[in-house]
Parts: sequence; structure tokens; C-alpha cells
Amino acid sequence: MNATRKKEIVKIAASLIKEKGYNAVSMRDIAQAMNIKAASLYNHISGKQEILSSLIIEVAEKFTEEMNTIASENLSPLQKIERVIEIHIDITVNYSENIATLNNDWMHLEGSALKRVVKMREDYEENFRKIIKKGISEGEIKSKHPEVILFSILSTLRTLYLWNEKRGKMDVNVLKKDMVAVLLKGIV
Amino acid sequence: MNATRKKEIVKIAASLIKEKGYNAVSMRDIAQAMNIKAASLYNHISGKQEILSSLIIEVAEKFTEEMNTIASENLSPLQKIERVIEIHIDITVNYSENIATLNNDWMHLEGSALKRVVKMREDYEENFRKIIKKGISEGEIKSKHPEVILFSILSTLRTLYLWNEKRGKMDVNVLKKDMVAVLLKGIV
DNA sequence: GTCTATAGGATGATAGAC
DNA sequence: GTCTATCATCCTATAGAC
Repeated sequence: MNATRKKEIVKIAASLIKEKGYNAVSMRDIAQAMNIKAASLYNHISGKQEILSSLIIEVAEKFTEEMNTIASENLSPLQKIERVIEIHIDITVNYSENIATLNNDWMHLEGSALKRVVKMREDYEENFRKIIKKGISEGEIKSKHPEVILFSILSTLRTLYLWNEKRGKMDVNVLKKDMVAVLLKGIV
Repeated sequence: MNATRKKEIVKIAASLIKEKGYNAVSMRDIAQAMNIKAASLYNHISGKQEILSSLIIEVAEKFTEEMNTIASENLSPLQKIERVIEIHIDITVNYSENIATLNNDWMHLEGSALKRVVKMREDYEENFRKIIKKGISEGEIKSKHPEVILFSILSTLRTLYLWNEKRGKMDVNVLKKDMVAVLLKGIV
């Protein structure tokens, strides 16, 4: 019951689950990728669910922390949105497999882990929504439906992980600058 | 072996797969939702794979057709992008469950259906990329990395289905107008 | 900490009666 | 066209030896 070994399991599982989805990856698949037998996994984790919840909660907490920090900072709404874009890029670079699982397999969580993740997601969106609404009321953001703005920015940021390989040679800071420009100022 | 009955099966399967994913929905689940037994499904379809491929190929072909039409039209690059946004909204409204499955479960397709769908997706992206590059070279689009623009617009459009319920009362034409405005002109 | 063996249940699919 | 019965296979997880 070694904590390091557990992290190894979760990490390998993450890369398999990213490619095929939670239900298509068996304990045997995970074990094989570690060159051990499936039964041996249970010395380090309680079951498949624990792998899923570790994986998802790790990155969900990261997003929650960062968003709470931004919300409390003394910045204009537009500056806050820039910061949100930046933290999404940073977290995506470091946790791209966890994000894939958070996006695609959160509904396979059970019990309290499911509730917690759904709550974190709702809070995150609500924080973002408030920033956008404040920006609109202060005239810093063009008054469109705030939901359309929230949705279009967030859906781009949430699927950044799909693009993480293609990024490859592209510098993270260049990507941040371009992404901020495209999402805030458009393309025309 | 009635074609209407097959469509019913595919339609019901689509709504279940949208919620839980292909691998989490069993033939027994699908049968139960139709008030028949699992074995009876096989009088109308050859297997679970056929449900998946019908579902995905139907909507993938729709996107391919519409994109080919746009590519051949006599419009400016910016007008073409507007058209792309509009057809995504139209197709999403009419096929939201198929799109969920196309996005999340395409990798569970097998054999020639997999190859075909991957090819259609690549061709679609390539058409879109050409439009953006032409817009940049003609000065109609600000010269950012075309891949950043392609990715940010396409990821928003591809996940529109997640937003289809929330849209609810929002008129489709208003949504089109706002989405075009946000994606092309930004929010500042 | 890893193994073999296996329990106990779900799954996709088929055979054959009605 | 739907049913019951069933097969072969896969799954998560546990027990107990080393």
C-alpha cells in the first residue's frame, strides 16, 4: 500500500482512459500496461472507482483553487478572463490526461465523488459567469447574451487538451497570447 | 427486418448513449427502453456496432455535405465561416444526440466505418483550414496562427450539443447572430 | 507486493419455439 | 417479430499461497 505506486497506477490508467474512455479500459488493461496482474492492483487501490475519482478530483481541485484565486484578485473583468485563459492553458499542459477524463467520464463517478465534482463544476461556471456579467455591466464587454460568451470561451478552453499534441513545438506563452487575442478580440 | 423499426432502435440508443457513452449502454438497456427483449433487437440490426455506425455516419455525412456545399459557393472567406457556424447550429438542433456520439464514441467504431468517419473528419477540418488561410491571405482575417483560429471556432461548434437544452427558449436565429458576433468579432 | 485461482455477475450474440 | 434459454466471454473483485 505504497502511495507512490498508487500514483503510478493512476497515471498509467489516465493515459489509457484518455484514449478509449473509462468503460473501455479494464483493470487487466491497466495491469498489463504496468507489467503486473490485475489482482495486484488491489494492494494499492480499493477498486476501479478510486482510480477514476483520484484522477478527476486532482484536476478539478486545481481548477477550483485557481478560479477562487482569480475571483479574489483585484483585477478588471477583462483581466480576470485573461487570467482564466492562462490558467486553463497551464493546467492543460500539465494535466492533459486528467482533463480528458474529467470532460468525458465524470458521469461514471459514483456517490460523494460525483456530487463533489458536479458541485465544483457548477461553482466554477458560476464564478466565470459573474466575471462576464460584471464586465458587461461595467461596459468593458460588449453586451451579448452572457451565456453565449460563457459557453463559447469555456468550450474552447475545456477542449484544449485535444489540441495539446498539435501544440507540440508551439511555445506556451505564444499560445496564451494568441488565444487571448482570438477569444477576446475575435478574428476580423 | 423492417427499416422503420431499425430507425426507432437507433434513435432510442442515441439518447441513451448520449447520456452514458457507448460502452456503458448494453443491448439489454436499449431493448428495455423499447419494451422488448435484447434478443429481439437482432431481427432488425446485425449487432451493437451497426447501431453505433448508423448513428455516427448519418450525422458525419450531413456535415460533409454541408461543408462541401459551402466550399463550392461563391462567397468571401468570412461569409463562408458565417455559413459554417450556421450549419453547425442547424445540425446540432436536429441531431444533438448523434453529435454527442460522434464526438465521444467515434473511437469505438470498427473496420471500414472507423476509417470512413476519420477521413470525413479530416476532410472537414481541411476545408475549414483552407477557408481560414484564404481569409488571412486576403486580409479579411487578422493574421494569427490559423490553427489557433480553427481550433477555437471548431471546438465551440463541436460542443454546441452540450448547450442545446439550455438554449431551450432561445430562438435559433438569435443564437446564430450572437454566435457569429462572438466568434468573429470577439467580446471587447 | 505479486502471484494463481476463482467467485459472481454482466455482456454480446445465437438457436429455436411460438 | 418477439420470446425463452443459453453460450462463451469478459468484467471487477476477493482469498490465500509465496
